[in-house]
Amino acid sequence: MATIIDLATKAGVAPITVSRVINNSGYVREDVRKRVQQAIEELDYVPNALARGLRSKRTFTLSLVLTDITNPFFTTMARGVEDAASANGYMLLVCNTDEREDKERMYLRLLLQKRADGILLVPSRKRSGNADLFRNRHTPVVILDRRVEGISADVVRGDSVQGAYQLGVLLAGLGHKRVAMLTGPSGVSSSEDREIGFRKAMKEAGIESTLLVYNGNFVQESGMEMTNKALQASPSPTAIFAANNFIAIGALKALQAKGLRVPEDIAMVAFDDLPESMVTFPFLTVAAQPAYDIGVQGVRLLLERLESEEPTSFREVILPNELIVRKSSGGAVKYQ
Amino acid sequence: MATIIDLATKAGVAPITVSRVINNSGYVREDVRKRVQQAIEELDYVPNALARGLRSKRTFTLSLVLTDITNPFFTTMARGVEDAASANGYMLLVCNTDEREDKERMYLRLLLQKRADGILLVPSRKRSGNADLFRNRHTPVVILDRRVEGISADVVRGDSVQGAYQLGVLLAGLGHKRVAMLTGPSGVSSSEDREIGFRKAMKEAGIESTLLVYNGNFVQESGMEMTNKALQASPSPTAIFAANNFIAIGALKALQAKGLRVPEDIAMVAFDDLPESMVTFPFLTVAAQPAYDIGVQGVRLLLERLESEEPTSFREVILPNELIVRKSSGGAVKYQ
DNA sequence: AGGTATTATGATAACGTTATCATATCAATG
DNA sequence: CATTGATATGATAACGTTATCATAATACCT
Repeated sequence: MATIIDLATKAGVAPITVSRVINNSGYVREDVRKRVQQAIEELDYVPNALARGLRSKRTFTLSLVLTDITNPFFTTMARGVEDAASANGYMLLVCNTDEREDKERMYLRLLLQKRADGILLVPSRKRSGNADLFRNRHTPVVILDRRVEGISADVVRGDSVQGAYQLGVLLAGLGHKRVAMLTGPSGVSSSEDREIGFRKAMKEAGIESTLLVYNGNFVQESGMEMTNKALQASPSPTAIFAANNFIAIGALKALQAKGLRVPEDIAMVAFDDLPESMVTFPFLTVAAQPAYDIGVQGVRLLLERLESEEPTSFREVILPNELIVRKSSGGAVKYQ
Repeated sequence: MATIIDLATKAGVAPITVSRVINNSGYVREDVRKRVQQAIEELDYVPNALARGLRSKRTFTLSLVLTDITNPFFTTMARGVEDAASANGYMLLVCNTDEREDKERMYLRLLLQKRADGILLVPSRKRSGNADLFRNRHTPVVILDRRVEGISADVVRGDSVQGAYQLGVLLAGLGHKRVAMLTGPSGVSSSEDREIGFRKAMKEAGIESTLLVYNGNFVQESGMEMTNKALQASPSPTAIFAANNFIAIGALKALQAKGLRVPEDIAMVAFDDLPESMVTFPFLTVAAQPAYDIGVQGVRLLLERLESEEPTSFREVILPNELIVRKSSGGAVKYQ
């Protein structure tokens, strides 16, 4: 493969002059630039980003570490990250941790090796056991979607407390007295924040004492299990709050299996919307997070930190959710 | 940041010996290995993958160029790619082309610069205008999901002809005589193959003459538009074949807007299934592609090519689809 | 004309690692 | 004991680029 030296020979200049043409930096006379550019064409030259990165200490690569790209929320977020990165000339490395701290650690190590200019991380745990990896290193990190302890970084996330609170207020306003809350994993901030927000709404409505709480995970099976448990309670709940999209879908499946209709027999609200393009008949009342925008803002913060040499203080961007009321929350509860 | 030379100094050996310890290559005495490893720990050493790649000509990075990661089919495929890559010690660069050849070209150029060891490509067009990028270069390419002309590469894809054919046979067997086919973009092999397969089934059933064909794109809006046009035909079709998941969802929405029920008023079959975890009530009769496996097999072929030095002949892996019959295709047609 | 700033180009070294070749030690073999 | 093969370590150069410093040529000013 042709190198900058081949070009230099061909164009009759020094390698550094070729470098100037490629990078559009420094002074180059017009006719020299033409000659070099012609050499580039003729030799079908492709710059070696490894050598560039090694010398210049910039790789123009960002990396995204998330739990699972097949979760539509993260898919959309990832697309936002990729678009924003690409628009600024950066490429994107993507890694799935499956909420496992060991996988997260493995990936973060590799990313440090690759000298990615920055890392966008959806941390697997609130108390990260991997915070040490970033100490004494200058790779900036932006935390997405969740809070985390111990890592000095900018944060971009949706307002889980507020979103869950709104859903709780909605249910209370409809007259529900016995509500079941299906949570995600403890130790994950988004899950805990949703619990906090929803609980607050229940408390304000004076129905916290009858709140049924089930702890699970952000997956469908967990949603089914928690729902089946909730239905065994007596008296059984008249409404369900699911802490994310997968739990919600699991819950709906469990309800259907039992022959229960939503919202006629039991109402339902959930966190996370599904993309419009993926759903035939939008049905769930949800707190929709601005997934795409979380990704875009994350890249913005990261690049700003990369540009400015002086260490600016860390920022926390909390984006509001959108309450979308659809069929699943039903009308006012008539019987009690 | 500590380098291999710092480690060497600390451990009292030559840099190359440190390299041997890190790469677990060559001979190193046990006590020396220990000393080096201790130095690694103490200095919190992270190898520089740029320098490694520059010298060794291997980056342990693969790249995935697809049209849009927010399409669940590609999301699943991407996950398959990432898992397989990761299992073999490779990281993954991901790029979205939005079916645009110019974006595709821009990304492929960048990937060549980054010296990714291999590229997995979902080509935007059947006749690729970017084939020239790979000539005289040794970066191996695997084409996923589609056929493409001009690029010498392994191919992994689902059997679009067969899948569409099966769906056509199904509809014909149910007694439909007037069927509408909503296709994807012309010039994209998966779309064209589906048209071929479906047409074949129509022909064999002797109902090709009444087949209504609408050409569109793999997006929801296109599905809605084509459906609205199809409904204006007289007599109107009794069944619809949608060439992908987004078209299908658009079609369902258009039908719903017109107050038509599926399958009672009109039957429907489609290509691509939606992940079980994302759908509350699976309803569409589909030809489901093994998306995850397409990704895994793609990486397998790519790595095999990387391992073997001799140029082996290119392979085409065509994975079968699964016909999943659900409600939307309805029972036998009673009226005509 | 002399001095200063701007434009233009290059020489050299360095980024951090590993490929290649060379050499030294040691144990085993007949 | 000389020979061989395995074990162990290192010196040197190279991968392809750019940071840094130096120098030359030209334009601009008084």
